[in-house]
Amino acid sequence: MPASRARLVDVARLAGVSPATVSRSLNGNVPVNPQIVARVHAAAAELGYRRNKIASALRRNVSGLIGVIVPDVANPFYTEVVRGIEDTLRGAGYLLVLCNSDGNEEKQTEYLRLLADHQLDGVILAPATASLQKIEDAVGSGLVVVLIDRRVPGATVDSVTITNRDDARILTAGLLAGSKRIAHIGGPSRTSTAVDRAAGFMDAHVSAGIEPDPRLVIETDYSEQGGYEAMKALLDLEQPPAGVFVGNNVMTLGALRAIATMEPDAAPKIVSFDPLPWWASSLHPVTVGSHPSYALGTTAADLILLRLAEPEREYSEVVLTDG
Amino acid sequence: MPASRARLVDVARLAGVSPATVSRSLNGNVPVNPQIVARVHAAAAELGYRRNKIASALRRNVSGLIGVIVPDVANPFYTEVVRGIEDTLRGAGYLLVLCNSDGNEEKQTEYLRLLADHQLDGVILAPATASLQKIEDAVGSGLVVVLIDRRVPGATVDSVTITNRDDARILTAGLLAGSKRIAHIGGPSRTSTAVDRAAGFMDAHVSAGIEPDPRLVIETDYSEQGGYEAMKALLDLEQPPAGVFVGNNVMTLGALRAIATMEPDAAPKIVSFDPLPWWASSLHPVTVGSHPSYALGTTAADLILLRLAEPEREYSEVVLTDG
DNA sequence: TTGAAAGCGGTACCAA
DNA sequence: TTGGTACCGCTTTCAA
Repeated sequence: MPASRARLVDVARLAGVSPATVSRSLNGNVPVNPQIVARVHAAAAELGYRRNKIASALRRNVSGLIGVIVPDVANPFYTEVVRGIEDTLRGAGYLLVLCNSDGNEEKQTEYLRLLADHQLDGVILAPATASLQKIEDAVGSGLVVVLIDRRVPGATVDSVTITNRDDARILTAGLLAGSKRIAHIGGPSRTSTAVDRAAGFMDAHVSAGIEPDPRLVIETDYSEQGGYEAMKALLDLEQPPAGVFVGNNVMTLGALRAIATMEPDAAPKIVSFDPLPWWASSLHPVTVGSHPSYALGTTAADLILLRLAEPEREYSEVVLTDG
Repeated sequence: MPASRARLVDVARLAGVSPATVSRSLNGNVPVNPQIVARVHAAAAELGYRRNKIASALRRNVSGLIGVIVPDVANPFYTEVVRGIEDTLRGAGYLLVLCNSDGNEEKQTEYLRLLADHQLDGVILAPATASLQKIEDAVGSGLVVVLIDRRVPGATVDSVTITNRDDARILTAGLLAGSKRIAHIGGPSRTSTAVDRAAGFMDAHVSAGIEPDPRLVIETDYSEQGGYEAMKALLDLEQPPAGVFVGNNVMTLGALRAIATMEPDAAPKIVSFDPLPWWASSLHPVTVGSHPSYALGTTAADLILLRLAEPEREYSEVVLTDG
């Protein structure tokens, strides 16, 4: 095959048909004589023809590109989100354009403009701020927008978020199904996430008709050391818990360290809220029930693909519970 | 400003000049009467005009898009690389298209094709295999290729790698400065990285005039469990090492688990090759040899921008030492 | 079902 | 310096 440049007309010439027919044969959306289709495909193969998507994009006004703007892809939460998006988009033949905003609205705005200039089909945005105006500008510039992680009140766009309280409840309920003595290692109560997750922990107990043992509920900070010490304290109880719902990933690593030398069967089951990093712990498998970051990505990607396929559909606000 | 669609001709009409003049005024690469330039800019601003980069790309054959193919962006090493690339490209006005190959050559090939179809200007590739053919196909399809992390012998492209052997030597030398009993937990010898790092470990001993104790050199796989067991074995020696050079980040996490319950002062010092994730271990501080992943990204991005600006320049093989 | 031809929105050559 | 216009490569009417 020649180095690079076979165009549609070259295929047409070789196949002895018009460019229009080649286009139709290759796209397969319009009836074409099967024999001609075969001839066109043969010619295309012979020339190593590949469609120029830029030309196609200009004509059809569909670029096949979807942008993703997150604060920082180096934050493992967003890393997972991005990975989920990428996997889904790849399956649909779309390419992902990655942008880091650093939580900076200027950068975000700049990127939204640039993405629109490139005629991206859409953008999955973890908004830097709750500014409705920015979202509307983006939509006005022709981008299909799907919001993730945070919702922006009033925006008429699709969104995917996560339920802290409900997820915590479900995770806890999973542990309660195995034992009544379930503990919670939670983050600082000045954060809404910690409060919501602790509330979910309580909800599960109420639903199950179980009175939680206050000694099993430990508030600490969102640190590795905090998780470690909390777990140690739980293990030192005369009656240690059978399972522990740990409020975030960092604390989970500390909790894992605390049980590292225990027999896996003897150690409490651990359920972690946030996703653990890719390498995960092997000795004590952790149920990473929730905070479905990967699923957040795949769901957002699914939503944007749906809307591109059907622009007039109802806007949906998906709230993910567990992964 | 109108919702979205102002085109070049609209600006031309409003400014009372030809489309060609508008293009020239906006691009500023050809002399244009300053008064006209001002009028054009005013008209463009009034209409909220933004250049359609797809149309521009078709005509100029420059897309403003650069691809990045890594095995997995969720691996913190590549996460950092990608972040470095993105920061650099953004400064140059380029957009980054992110692709995960999962170390799978099929996926890599598929992506390379897709990127060429989209007329990307170039691709920064962490090759899944050392196949020269694949690289040449990519170059043949019009992509400017910059290799990272691994080199592919014989490929006439720019590349950025890291000094495995030298870095390992330096890291080990740091430990040897404190004690003569230094161990190495290395990866499988079928990988070039493991071989190079083990060689660097030896180099440091030779330089220091120290005969390494063979029992202190353990080959395992690049896994958490492997690192854990190797460290356990080292601790069980009648004379455990004072320091350990661990060959990658995953094994380091296993090694950390093995010493988790030890007093920090009693445990061997650990030096890790790859970067550890953001939350890192707190009890046993790890010296992380500065495997400059972020710099790897920025350097690769710089190289590709240089080549796009000057296609005929000499090919460079950059080898980064530390960050 | 197939072909001719008019764009999509800029860019750049050629002439003035 | 500026304008007219062909053209980048593909898609999609419109006619045949």
